[in-house]
Amino acid sequence: MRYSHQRETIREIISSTNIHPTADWIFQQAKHKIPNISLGTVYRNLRQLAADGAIRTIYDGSVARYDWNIEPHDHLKCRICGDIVDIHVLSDDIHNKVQKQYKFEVDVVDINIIGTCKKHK
Amino acid sequence: MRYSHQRETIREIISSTNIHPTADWIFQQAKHKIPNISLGTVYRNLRQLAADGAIRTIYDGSVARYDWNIEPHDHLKCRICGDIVDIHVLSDDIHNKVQKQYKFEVDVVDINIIGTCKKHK
DNA sequence: ATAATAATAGGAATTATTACTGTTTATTTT
DNA sequence: AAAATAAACAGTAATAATTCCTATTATTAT
Repeated sequence: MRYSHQRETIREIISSTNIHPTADWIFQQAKHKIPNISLGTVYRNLRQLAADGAIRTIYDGSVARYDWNIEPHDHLKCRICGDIVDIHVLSDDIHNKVQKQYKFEVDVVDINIIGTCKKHK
Repeated sequence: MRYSHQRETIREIISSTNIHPTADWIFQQAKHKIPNISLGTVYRNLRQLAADGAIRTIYDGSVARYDWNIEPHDHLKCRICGDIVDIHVLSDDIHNKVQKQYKFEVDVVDINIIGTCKKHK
């Protein structure tokens, strides 16, 4: 993969936040640094970075979000404020259990927990 | 919610399969029984049935799929054949753990496991 | 420095889904 | 049983997220 200024900028934007941004949010930020960057460029690079394992794609309903954290981890999503927080709930156990019990070769265990965070009491 | 022939047909189609169909698949099937049914009708009724708790909506990447099984359960998705199979991996433990550890009011624990099923060896 | 080609901007196309509108149909009221 | 009410409908237009296309630009190997 050849170097590109656009891709490095996109990578930096993702690395700088914990909000699990959408392609469009990344596009808006990128425009501050590269005013004539195009949305297609953002999508193409997100796809490449994800294929390369540099970032992780997560699906929030029908929108894709992007995460710089490529370590195995899970997500807590608040119904009210929409915030998505990284957590870790020992999915290794699930990984092993499923692998044996269902003879299923596990690649990813994707756990999303939806509810209300402590900010709303 | 007033009775409608279209909605009953849609409900029956979903109940008759384990493939976790998309709206479009349901639409194609429904046309066999009601030739001039419209796609909008399918989507509207799927939304209503889901809101009513009669079916469950699951997100497979960026497409919505529908499941007649409304008991809490998880999904195993095969990368190769695309099949989605219902399983149950004790998400109650996770529910309780997260509720205490993060003071997060849990509604749903959504577990999706992606890999290769035993058909492909 | 030049040639080869990966990446880009800008816009058109595609896909999944929702919204709109005039008509039909199930239910309620007379 | 007929008339009135409003939910649901078919057909179509609109929207949102994402991918594709093409002529141009930028990076890298020679």
